[in-house]
Amino acid sequence: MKYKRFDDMNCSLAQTLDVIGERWTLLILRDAFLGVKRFGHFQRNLGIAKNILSARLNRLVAEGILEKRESAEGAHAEYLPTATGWDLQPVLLAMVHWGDKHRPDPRGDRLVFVERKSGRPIRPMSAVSEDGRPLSPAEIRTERGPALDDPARQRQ
Amino acid sequence: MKYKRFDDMNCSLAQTLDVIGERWTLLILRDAFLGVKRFGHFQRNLGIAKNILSARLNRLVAEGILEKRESAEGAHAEYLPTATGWDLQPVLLAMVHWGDKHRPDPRGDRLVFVERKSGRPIRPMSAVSEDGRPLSPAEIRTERGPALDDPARQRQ
DNA sequence: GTTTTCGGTTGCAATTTGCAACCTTATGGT
DNA sequence: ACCATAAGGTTGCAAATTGCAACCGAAAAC
Repeated sequence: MKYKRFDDMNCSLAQTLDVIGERWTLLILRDAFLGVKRFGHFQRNLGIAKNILSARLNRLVAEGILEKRESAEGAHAEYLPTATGWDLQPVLLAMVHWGDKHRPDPRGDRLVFVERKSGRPIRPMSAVSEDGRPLSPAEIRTERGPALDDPARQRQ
Repeated sequence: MKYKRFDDMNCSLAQTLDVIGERWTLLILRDAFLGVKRFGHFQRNLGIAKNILSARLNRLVAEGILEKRESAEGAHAEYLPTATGWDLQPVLLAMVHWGDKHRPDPRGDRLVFVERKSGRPIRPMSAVSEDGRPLSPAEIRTERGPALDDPARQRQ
């Protein structure tokens, strides 16, 4: 009896959760986005056990989210986000924004994301219409896509 | 020895993960967004064990993400997303988009999100500049916010 | 009046997590 | 050369979580 896998659910959310839903994975990815590259730095930053960190890094490499390579000096390995990994940035931004809003620190935001060129803060994450207007949850409708039209798999 | 909590990390991502990072939680929330309200419907939709579902629903209610109330007929309880819960929609949308892109179904997207008014698909989730331009990960810089200026807590 | 459904709770086994100890390969100091 | 230390892990074991199945009380169906 293994833990139930999510990736056979024919649901994009379940696919994603299957890859990044394990404990610690997103915190590791956050540090990678902030420039942390080495095993020991992840470990001390996060206070994670080494065997767990090892397992998570290997999984992230296997899933194509981090790339493992020898450092310039050749002494140690480095873990760097791939393009696929960077595509998860919106997930992290959305979670950080929720945490800032609903579980705030009294002293203010903990991390601020700014546009590199202008130095000005980005907008809070939100759905955006085709022509660029922010959309509230109530303005969005969910439809079944082509991959769900198999009646044998209908939900509800 | 309990599992290590994330919420003492002074990090908004950790705060959010502490609330919605447990197994099954986001899948339950997805179903709630799609209109599932009742215990048994969540259970059959997801194939989740009833004790786990019970624990997750109670936690989501305690955290203010779902609201539990008696149904109109009074017979059974209903779980409905609160405003705080709906604020997590961008997290789910971002994860669904990543799954669609990187773990696709050969037949196409599984769920499509459209603007209710126009019926047209929304943009993929992405960071957006102050004046509404989509920003790639490379165009974003992360700065320490006011809540991190305590030197005793510096990272790296 | 008996059965079925709903919404759970309880008990137990399998799996995952966390901690500490250990290991191997550099590197540093003397 | 010799010993100590650090980096980057792996291994073993105890504790926590998850999953499954059985059970339970109340209400609805038959």
